[in-house]
Amino acid sequence: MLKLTKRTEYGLIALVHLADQATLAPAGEPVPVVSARAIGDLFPVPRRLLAEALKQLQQDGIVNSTRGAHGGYRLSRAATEISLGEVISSLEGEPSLTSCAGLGAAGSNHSCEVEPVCPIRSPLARLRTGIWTLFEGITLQSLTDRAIDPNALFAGVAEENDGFSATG
Amino acid sequence: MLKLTKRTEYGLIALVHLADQATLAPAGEPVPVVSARAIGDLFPVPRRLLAEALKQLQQDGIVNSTRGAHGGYRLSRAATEISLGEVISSLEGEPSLTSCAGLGAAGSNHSCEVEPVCPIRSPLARLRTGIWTLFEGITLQSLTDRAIDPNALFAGVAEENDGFSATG
DNA sequence: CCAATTGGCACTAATCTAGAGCTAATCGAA
DNA sequence: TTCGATTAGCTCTAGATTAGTGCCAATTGG
Repeated sequence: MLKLTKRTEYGLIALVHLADQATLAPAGEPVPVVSARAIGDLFPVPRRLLAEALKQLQQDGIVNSTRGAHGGYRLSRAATEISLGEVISSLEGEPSLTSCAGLGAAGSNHSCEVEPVCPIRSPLARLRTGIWTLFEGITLQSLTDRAIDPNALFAGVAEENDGFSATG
Repeated sequence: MLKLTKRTEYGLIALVHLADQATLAPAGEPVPVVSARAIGDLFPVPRRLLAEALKQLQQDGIVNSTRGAHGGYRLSRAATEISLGEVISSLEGEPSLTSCAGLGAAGSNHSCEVEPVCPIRSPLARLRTGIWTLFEGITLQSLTDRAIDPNALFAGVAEENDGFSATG
């Protein structure tokens, strides 16, 4: 199915909340730390899965974590510097769209039997890149804005993307 | 996972092949009929699943089927008149992206507990629409072209979409 | 009648998802 | 030091989804 996992939803909810909190903080100061428990109290989502999502986001450098009492999470960067693509890549892996194609379309070393004659690999690879570019062009900040201009979501889509530096 | 199902892959392979065959036919004549067996002989994909995908496409009016000996499938329309969105919608349902949101964002009658406070529903609903619009703007014909201009894939993305007429 | 084909139903096995349980490590405060 | 709150890591289970197969009916042409 072409659907995000719950983990990704929960992670996005947490990130949007963290972005909100960061906005409220005075500039110059480090953004406030919010615990998974606090987020779980605000939104009716299972705390454990919320914590798992946040842990994953921490491992991929999207949030910083502080352990111990009064610990929690905060965005590692400004919300304008975090792309939806980066978040989705962290929480559910790179969207491959088809089973055969990893993102490295050039040095494909996988075992797709169809490849030599597959009539859709190349077109779908580009489509995949297109969706990915769409995600890359959407910042966490733009998700935070409640009343969003739909066209703003597509900024960057028409531009070519030559790498996925946010992932590795 | 943000991935198409095998059924969709197989269906797309079949459709691209059917589009190729239709291109070879002289204009004015009905396009040739290709059996699932023939497609299964060309591409190393399970025939049964190929047939299932084609059956689904038939039920949604994307291909026409002929039963009996020398039966098979052919595109119901020109490849330029079949959108990728229509195909994906047929083969794996409307891409909902999040678990809560059906496409009818207005009269949402579902049971998402997060909804009253969900900070991502509205933005992701627009993102979903964006992806859908992306799919709608890609024709089967453009998938058939082997060397495709990446930017061509994004035609129609920046335009607003007020309906999903291709689906029903 | 016979062979080829689509159409429909049920079934199994593998994979993925959602969620919970448990424990260790870390930190602040009493 | 002791204790509570928190993140971090691991395993486990149940459910849903996906991939694939089997079987047979209906249709069509020879």
